[in-house]
Amino acid sequence: MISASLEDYLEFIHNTILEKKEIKAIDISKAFNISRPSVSEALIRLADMDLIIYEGRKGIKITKKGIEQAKKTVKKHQILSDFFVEILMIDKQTAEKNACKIEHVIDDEIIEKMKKYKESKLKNNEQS
Amino acid sequence: MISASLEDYLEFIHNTILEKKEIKAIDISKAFNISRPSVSEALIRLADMDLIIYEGRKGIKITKKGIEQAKKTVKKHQILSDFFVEILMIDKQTAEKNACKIEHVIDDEIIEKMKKYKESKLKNNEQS
DNA sequence: ATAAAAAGTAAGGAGTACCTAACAATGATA
DNA sequence: TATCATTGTTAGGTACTCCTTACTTTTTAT
Repeated sequence: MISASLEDYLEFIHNTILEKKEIKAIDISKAFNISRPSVSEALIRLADMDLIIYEGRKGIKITKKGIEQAKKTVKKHQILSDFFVEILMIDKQTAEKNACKIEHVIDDEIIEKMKKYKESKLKNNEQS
Repeated sequence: MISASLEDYLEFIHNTILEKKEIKAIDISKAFNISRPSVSEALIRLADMDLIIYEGRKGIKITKKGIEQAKKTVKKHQILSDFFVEILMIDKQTAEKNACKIEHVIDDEIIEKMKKYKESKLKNNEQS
């Protein structure tokens, strides 16, 4: 199993590549406020797990497997955050912060139920 | 901050004392499937944090501070599990398993909203 | 072109949470 | 009472995730 930290980094790598086409180790260092050596280490671990291809200064590429993994996390994050905001009326910031932590431990089953619950709730509101 | 593991052990200590009046290190070892030395170590850390009083074979006592802490966790656990079962229709076992993990990372604010949401939902069902 | 800044790596350290093997103390029992 | 099982501790080890300090490599700017 991938750890919460590594999952966070992978998620960030994925999102950043989508947004800006590329990412460097230093970006992760800045985003998470961790030292450059810690990033190096984390990237080596992600590469060991075949989630990224890391060739030092030559750049960071995300593998197919890494994209799958990252997408799963992003989806969980999104559904959690939306559920908190739209159903529980939590403020956006708190919702995001908590989604970031819960996404690493919650089962897919609950995520799916949250999604369906939200969808049916919104449908009901349209009708009224 | 207390770690998820220590919080689990403290929760178990609290629940067991309520149920059976006393608890021994070996009970924790069996309950969580961790070695006796690991339990020793964890109990020393909990004692360092003034959450328990640990005097080896003389027994484990939970402090006032420890009870507060444990109660908070138990409450979070209960509300999460109930919310999953009653609102999201998750099966009891999955609900419990996930509550065990999420209770360590979720903010009080969301727990309170979950509780209120569930209460108002149940009230509405009574009326209909 | 060279000096300085930026980015990355290597080496070594710390804390947490586990482990096993071996030992000590306590308790039960034959 | 002597022995054996149970419980707990000590010592030493692993893996993870972070750190700092001190390098090297690359890029940038003068």
